[in-house]
Amino acid sequence: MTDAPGLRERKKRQTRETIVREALVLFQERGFDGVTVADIAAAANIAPRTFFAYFPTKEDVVFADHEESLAGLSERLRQRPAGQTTIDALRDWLAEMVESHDTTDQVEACRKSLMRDTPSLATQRLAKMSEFDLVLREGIARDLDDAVDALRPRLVAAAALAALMSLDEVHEDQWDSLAPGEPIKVLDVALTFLRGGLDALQTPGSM
Amino acid sequence: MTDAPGLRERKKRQTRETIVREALVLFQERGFDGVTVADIAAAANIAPRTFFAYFPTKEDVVFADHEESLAGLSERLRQRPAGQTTIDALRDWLAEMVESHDTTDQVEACRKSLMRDTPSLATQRLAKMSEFDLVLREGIARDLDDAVDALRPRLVAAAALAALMSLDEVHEDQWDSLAPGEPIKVLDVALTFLRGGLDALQTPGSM
DNA sequence: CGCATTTCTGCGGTCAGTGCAGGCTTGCAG
DNA sequence: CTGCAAGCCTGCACTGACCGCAGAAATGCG
Repeated sequence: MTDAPGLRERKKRQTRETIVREALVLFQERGFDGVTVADIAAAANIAPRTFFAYFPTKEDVVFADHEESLAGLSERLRQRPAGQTTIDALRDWLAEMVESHDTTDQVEACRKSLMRDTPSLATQRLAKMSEFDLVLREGIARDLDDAVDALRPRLVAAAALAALMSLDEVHEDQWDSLAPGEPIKVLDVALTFLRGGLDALQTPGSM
Repeated sequence: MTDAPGLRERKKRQTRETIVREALVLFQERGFDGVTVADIAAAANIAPRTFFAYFPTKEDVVFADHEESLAGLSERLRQRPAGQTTIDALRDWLAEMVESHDTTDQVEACRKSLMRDTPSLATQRLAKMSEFDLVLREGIARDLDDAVDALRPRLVAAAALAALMSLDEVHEDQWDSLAPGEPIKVLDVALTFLRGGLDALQTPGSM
């Protein structure tokens, strides 16, 4: 697929990673607002102006992996087996995410602590999440044979996303003590909720 | 209750309203990004510096009524009749909102059009909505006798909020052609969904 | 090696947002 | 109606994010 990365692209990717790494270190030391773009640039050995060739805003550094993550889910939804629901595909995807949750762990924890005391980051997170919402809604709408703007896809996607965010907000301390399959159970509870809700909608008469 | 507003407060409220009015006019003319705080200040006959005594950010002008609106819902939830659910209280509150939906109509339409082509405003909206989410979750958690962080309140609040936002995003054209009780029906569908979902959770064994 | 393409960098500029200090208005007490 | 205290408005100076542009530098390729 991505054969022969080429020197140029390799360097670019490396620079990007350096920016993220150095930035997160600085953020943890002095807080998000205590670090300027100039500081990050200095730490990553690039010109301040160059920073903006890699990230549109300072906030985006914190969510550097979001685009890739979203693309991954999107791909997964597009290429899902014939009989599989969007929600089921989401479940599989999440399971994989949880599996490979070792190296990201530090970054994840850092992200969380930053969001706790930096409102603009919490807001940014919501914006990123809403992109997941859209992707999910599109899939769900197809599943239910509804319009993307319709109420049912909105309800289902919102609840699914709430489960995702719930997982995201589990306190770090708790993470380690969770059983291997535990995180998925959260989604499964949400799944049950969704199915129950949809059933109720298809069976009118309960008020 | 609020007897004797006092000259000072009256003036302040008036200034605030002037800022909002003039700002929205300018935004519609030249777009959100085409208007500077200095422009707004000039139009409202205040010093640029003074603008920030009224609104923390330029974005907040667009959501000037949010705080009041949130406080209204919050109050409503706190003072709801003994047997009433949080969701039911939300329903009542929404019904009232829809009733008095005449003067706000223009502002609402303006807000929507601005959010359509200004990403930062759409993001800001999400942030504001998340405050509603929190208030709802708190109420729902009490209803269900769950923790605020628990999954069920999250699921229910998220779905309720999705219904709210769905209402919010109905195209303007459609608004006028809606039957009087129509908007509430959206919430009622969501309500049915919620109840179905909760029932499913309380009756384990499906899936 | 030499050329085309892409990337990096510095410069200058715009604008949001903030702390501070001084001037003006309002509320209130005498 | 007068003076004083509290709160509001304003200008100033400043920080820092972000952008357009044009030239320098690196890279890919023939």
